Amino acid sequence: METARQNADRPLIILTGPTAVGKTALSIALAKTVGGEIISADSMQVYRHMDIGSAKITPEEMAGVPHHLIDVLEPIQEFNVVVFQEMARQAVEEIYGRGHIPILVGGTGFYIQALLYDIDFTENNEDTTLRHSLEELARKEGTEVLFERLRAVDPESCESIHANNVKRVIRAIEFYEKTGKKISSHNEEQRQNRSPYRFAYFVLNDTREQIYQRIDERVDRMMEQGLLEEVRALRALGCHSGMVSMQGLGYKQILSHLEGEISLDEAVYLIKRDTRHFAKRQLTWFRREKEVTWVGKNIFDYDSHKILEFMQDFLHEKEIIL
RNA sequence: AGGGGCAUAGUUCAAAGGUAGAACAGUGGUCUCCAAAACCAUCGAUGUGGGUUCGAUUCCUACUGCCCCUG
Repeated sequence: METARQNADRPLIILTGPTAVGKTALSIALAKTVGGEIISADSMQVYRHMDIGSAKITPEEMAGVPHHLIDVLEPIQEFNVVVFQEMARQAVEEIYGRGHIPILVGGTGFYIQALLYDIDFTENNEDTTLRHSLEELARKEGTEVLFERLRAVDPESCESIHANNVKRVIRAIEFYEKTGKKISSHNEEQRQNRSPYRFAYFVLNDTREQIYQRIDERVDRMMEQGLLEEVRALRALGCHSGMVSMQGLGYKQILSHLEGEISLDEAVYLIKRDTRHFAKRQLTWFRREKEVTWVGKNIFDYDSHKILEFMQDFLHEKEIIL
């Protein structure tokens, strides 16, 4: 179908899909067959001490395949798409240096996009004072006032951002204040980006019922494995709900329980529900991505050999691996 | 078996003799530095059969199902 745009000489394999679909297991088999190293595109597995709730791959499961961006930050540290992009780029270079192929594995579509299309986020935003004052403005005067402030400098953005979406409205205003340019036009430019990679973007998928069932089972397993204790230990280390790391599914709800706000049963129910919602949002994201290769487990009769074979054939056909 | 109560959306609850509301779930979408975040939109119901009435989902009645009490 396409091919013309994949003329870059840097091979990259992406393996993603909704949470709990089975990416991890497949990624190891894939890495072994193509001689690759794995870069995690996961906003929670970067954190140390957060193993159970983030469904982090264990050293044994890695089976000798090198992994990057796992266990590299403390839960107090901030992680965001820009940090991810920097770290991932560096890992990619290292992997090429060893003559290997980088395999990006994880469920955060936004992070994948940032690396794959080399999105430009630079505009060095060290201080967050403006951001905080805008948050306060929204709180005191209402979201409409904030929205009108955006309209004054970047009316185009008002067309695509909903007034209630305070985070984005603030980001758009901030962008204008710091760069003098409209974020709407900046985004428009970035959308034209061609990927510098010769890539395959696999999205592992399954029926909705299967995914939801696997989520429920996985959450129950996490509880058996001691998620409660894990979060209790993090709390003892000083972790609180204000941290980025503690917004992770499982952590947020258990923390709320430990604060005495909800019962344990409620917490478990909420983890399951919120994880389902998350999986749904992930799928919405991947549907929107253009150059994606869907891999339905149900289509391949849940046979991992068939799936792997399909992926290998695809990689050869597109000359991503030779 | 006898007495009583309840039947409204997938679930928990509203309301009304004349357009049956909500929350949660479900579904679709937005996304270019908080993304496991934030936000938007949307589908969907009066158990079954009679009767009263201009009109019943509401009132009456039979049936069915569930719950409670008695034995």
